[in-house]
Amino acid sequence: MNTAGAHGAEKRGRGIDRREQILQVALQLFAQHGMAQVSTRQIARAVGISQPSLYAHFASAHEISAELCLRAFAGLSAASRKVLEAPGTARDRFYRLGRAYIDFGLAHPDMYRLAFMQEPDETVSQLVQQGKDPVMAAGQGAFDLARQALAQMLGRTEAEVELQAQSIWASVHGLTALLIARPMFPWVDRERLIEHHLAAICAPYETAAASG
Amino acid sequence: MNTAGAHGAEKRGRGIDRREQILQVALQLFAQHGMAQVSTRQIARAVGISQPSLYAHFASAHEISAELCLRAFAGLSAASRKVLEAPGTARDRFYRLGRAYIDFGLAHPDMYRLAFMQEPDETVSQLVQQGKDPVMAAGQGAFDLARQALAQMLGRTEAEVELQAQSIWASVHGLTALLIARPMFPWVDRERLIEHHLAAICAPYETAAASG
DNA sequence: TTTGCAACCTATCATAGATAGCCTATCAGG
DNA sequence: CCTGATAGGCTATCTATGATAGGTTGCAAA
Repeated sequence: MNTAGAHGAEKRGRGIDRREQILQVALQLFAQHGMAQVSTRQIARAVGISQPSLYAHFASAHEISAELCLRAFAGLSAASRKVLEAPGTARDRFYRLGRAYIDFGLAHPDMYRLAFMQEPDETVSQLVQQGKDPVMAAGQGAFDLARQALAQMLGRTEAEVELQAQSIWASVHGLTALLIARPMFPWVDRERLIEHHLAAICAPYETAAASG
Repeated sequence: MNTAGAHGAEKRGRGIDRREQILQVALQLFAQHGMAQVSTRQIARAVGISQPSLYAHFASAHEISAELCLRAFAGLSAASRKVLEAPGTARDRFYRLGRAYIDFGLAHPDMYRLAFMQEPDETVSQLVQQGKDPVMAAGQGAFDLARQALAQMLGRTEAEVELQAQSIWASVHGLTALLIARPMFPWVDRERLIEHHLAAICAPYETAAASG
């Protein structure tokens, strides 16, 4: 399973990557009950160690979530790059990028929430300002990819691209966030809504090359 | 100030509307330190009573936030109605409605967060399903107003209106929510961003009457 | 006066994340 | 084969949270 430090010994946790095990267990518990409902004691019990022992592997409860969040967003980045390198018109690639973004948010609601919906003060405080928080880095990275894609598609001045990129990001985020935060709202068919939303966002760029 | 039970006596809190006083104090503390950072003990201390005494006036800590949220959204509804009744083209009224919505969110970030960004499970659970939660009612009410405005502007089939209303709401929410959740992000000039965002949303409807 | 009750109190609970200090199995060096 | 260092773990405990239990006070109406 793990290629790291498996030297054969197993007693007392040696040989198994405890940190990795904790992350896996936490991920499963988060998916099952929702991140906010899972306590460090639950995680520790599921792992089979005491609650304070978690702090030998992580500096804080938040660090566990942050690490998982970072990994999840790495997956989004990989998927995004694949989309951007795939064949198709610039508009289609951009459309699929938006689609991948929304799908990611809906597939990892807790991670998306942590990255873009929670106030940084709740989770970290100094780290954010220092730019050292992995969650922030993950979120920023995801946006940067989208901005690059838009820049390629438009080829306009930097300032204009930044403005439009932020506006488009807001629109895509809006649907993702609302579907996550208000799943019980009487939404129209989700698939139709997403398709319409992305189409509306892409609409101004259907003939972008000609109009600009 | 209050028309309720002010009989003249003041000792032991009689004569002053404690519930109202708690709400005012809580509102100020929320504005000062952020809702998540304010505890029931802080509120009680600021009011001058013990922490358990709060429960004589509110069933839970959430009820305090919910009441304040309800009042804030009542303000949004009033402002929205004013916009809708004001003169101007349908497009302009719709634009100003979006503007009022965003401005409201930025002016009352905690209330907006409570209504649209927090997961209902965190705050209430059964209440939501029963439709009795004032926060949910407030949020729903705000959206309903916008939907009506769009219906007036478009005059299309109900299903189409619902689809477009939800998509537009998502876009407007997206910018509001991101500006609230990530104030430190390197945004372009906020005013320019909001104007551009609303313009982009309204763009398809500039010649709506002709194209439909 | 006496009764009733609303408002308030202190004491306490359960749970959260987090820290302190001790114990022990393993491993490296003599 | 012993010995010391240490990584990993433990129990006990701390502070803070929202919330409950049950007693006390003082006004007001009967």
